[in-house]
Amino acid sequence: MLSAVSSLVEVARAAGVSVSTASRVLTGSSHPISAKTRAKVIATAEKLGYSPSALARALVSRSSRLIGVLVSDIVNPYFSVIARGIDDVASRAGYVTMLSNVDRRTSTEISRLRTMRDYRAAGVIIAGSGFEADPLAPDLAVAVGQAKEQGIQAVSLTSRDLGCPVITADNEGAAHDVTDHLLSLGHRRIAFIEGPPGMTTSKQRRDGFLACMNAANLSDVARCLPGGFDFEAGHLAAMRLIARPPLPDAILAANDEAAVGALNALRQAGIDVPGEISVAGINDLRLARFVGLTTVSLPLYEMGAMAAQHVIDALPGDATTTLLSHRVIPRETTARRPPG
Amino acid sequence: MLSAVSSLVEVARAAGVSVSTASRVLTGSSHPISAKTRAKVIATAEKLGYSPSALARALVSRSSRLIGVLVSDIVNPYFSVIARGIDDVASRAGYVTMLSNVDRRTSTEISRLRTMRDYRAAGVIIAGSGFEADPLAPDLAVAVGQAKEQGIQAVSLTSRDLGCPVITADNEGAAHDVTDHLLSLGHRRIAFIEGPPGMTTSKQRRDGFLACMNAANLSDVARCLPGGFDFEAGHLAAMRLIARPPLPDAILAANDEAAVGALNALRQAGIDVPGEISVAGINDLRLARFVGLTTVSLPLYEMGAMAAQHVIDALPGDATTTLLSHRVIPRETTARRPPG
DNA sequence: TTGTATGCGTTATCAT
DNA sequence: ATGATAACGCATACAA
Repeated sequence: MLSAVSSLVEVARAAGVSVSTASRVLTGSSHPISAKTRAKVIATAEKLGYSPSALARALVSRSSRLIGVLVSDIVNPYFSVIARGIDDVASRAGYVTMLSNVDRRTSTEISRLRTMRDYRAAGVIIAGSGFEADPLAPDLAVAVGQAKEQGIQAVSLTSRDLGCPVITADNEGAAHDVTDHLLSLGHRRIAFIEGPPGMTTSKQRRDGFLACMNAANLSDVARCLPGGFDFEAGHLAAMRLIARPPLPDAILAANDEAAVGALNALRQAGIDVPGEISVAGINDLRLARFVGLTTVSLPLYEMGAMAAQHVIDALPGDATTTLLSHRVIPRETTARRPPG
Repeated sequence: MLSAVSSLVEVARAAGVSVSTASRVLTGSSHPISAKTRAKVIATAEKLGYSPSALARALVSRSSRLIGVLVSDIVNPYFSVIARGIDDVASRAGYVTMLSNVDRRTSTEISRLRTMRDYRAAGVIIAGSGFEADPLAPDLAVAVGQAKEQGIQAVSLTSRDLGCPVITADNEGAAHDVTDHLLSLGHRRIAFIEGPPGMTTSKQRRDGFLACMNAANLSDVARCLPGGFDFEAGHLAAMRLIARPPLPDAILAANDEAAVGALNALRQAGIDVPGEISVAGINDLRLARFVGLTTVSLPLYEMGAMAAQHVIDALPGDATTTLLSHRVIPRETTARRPPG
């Protein structure tokens, strides 16, 4: 109340003790302190509205409680769920997350990673997927390396060659498993709406789809269509399918949003889902649950939570990969294929 | 490459200059420096992989480039759009956002606000709505006051009595205007699905609806139903309406997600929208655009962007209110009321 | 144009 | 049980 900004020195002076004593009680040190002085320090700190400088603390202790988070776009529910997982465990441990949107641009990732490094973040969690043949990938890897030398933890949430631990969903396995589910329903001619071109995650999901179709000797009726991760892409792809009959038995989209887009196109065209055709996605967003979309639940929240825990626990930074499990969630957009 | 973590001193020594010189070139100071030394310093900094400590910088300059952001839940698109607006202008100005989810709990808001203060954030943006008769509201206001004394900018994105600038959407006006749109379509008996009970934003939107109905002498056919801001709440409210015919002419939900929930319930019940009944929401989420929901576009992104700019420009912290404009977006879930 | 010295708010080491 | 004091990494006022 008295001074606008009070430092430890002021608290100490006002309490009539030394800075060290004040520091000790305010940090909850195990150092022995008389109950009386402790009380006095706490009281004056309270009265002065003392706020310990996390900056100074981090400077002297050479370690902040900041966790950097690099997402493509926080508006995308895929990333916001991850961010939520991170923040939940971070804030519970007294850490705070620095969030940055990089819009899938590796150059921006590098630049933001540097910023996180400047802030001496305890760790940086890189959530976005990489791209095939990305010319900047090595530069990012170098930046990650420098961060690690600086004692900054780095964790990637997709399989990227960054020289840091990877905690991720099994994209290929997930795509494989929904495909298998579709097959188990009797579907044979399945169309796959791909994710954004060049993106590693897109490739993994397509690979999973194709692998499953191949294993079932169905590669000749497996069909891949260019798509994307948004409503519009799914809608467009489905429109193309509708325009060239016959329709496949089922459509699998690379993610839920595209699947809902496709679903929408089909229903607008008067096509019964799942009566005439089945539709499935990947991710299990809240939206998927709501529209009753069959999908596969990815451990997005858990990936974030585990990555944050990894940073907080300062676990080894070896380039290991942790695959978190997924689960096919059958709902109302898929049904057994009608006989004939 | 040589040392894991290099400080300015090391760069200076390696470059054969004083710390101040090194500092001057690396900060891009206007202080005159010979081209030769400048080049040398830059080169060695680069070679050493020097990363300036933003912590130390903030400590000595008494001002960080951190912006704290308090949202209810980043997974909620309402907030993620705001966060995006903030981050876009923040990162463009070299600032970084610290994000925290408070789950609509005032106590958590207070605690997180303190944390932001400990980090000497340049400013804190409080995005979530308050509640009527919130016993902790005064405490929050006090915390905001302390932050301001400390030189920390505070901006609220909803009208709350926090003693700081408010940059917000005109919730009441928005609800009023969609309602008016519905009336202009010939609808009379309109049901309003409310937001979460007690929330200020809920009240404002309901007030806007009622004000418009009153002005049209239609208060006797205006009906408010308990609801919420999610799919399920909208779905449930619509189910209740369906269970007790006759249906109203139109349904306005307190936000898009609830509106889509209602839409879904109606269509599942075989009711034609907008043939038999019109449906509208508030927010204009991407989802709304996609399903063709009539709604009113709120300046969420702009609120975030403007708030961030406010912080960066260190504008006065008076308790003024800035209302950003909204716009009714007619789409396919509303239609002129059939005669008779 | 360059260098020296001080202080930012803490923690921690070493006395007392 | 308490108190000086030296870093932490940097910017800047003041000298040269």
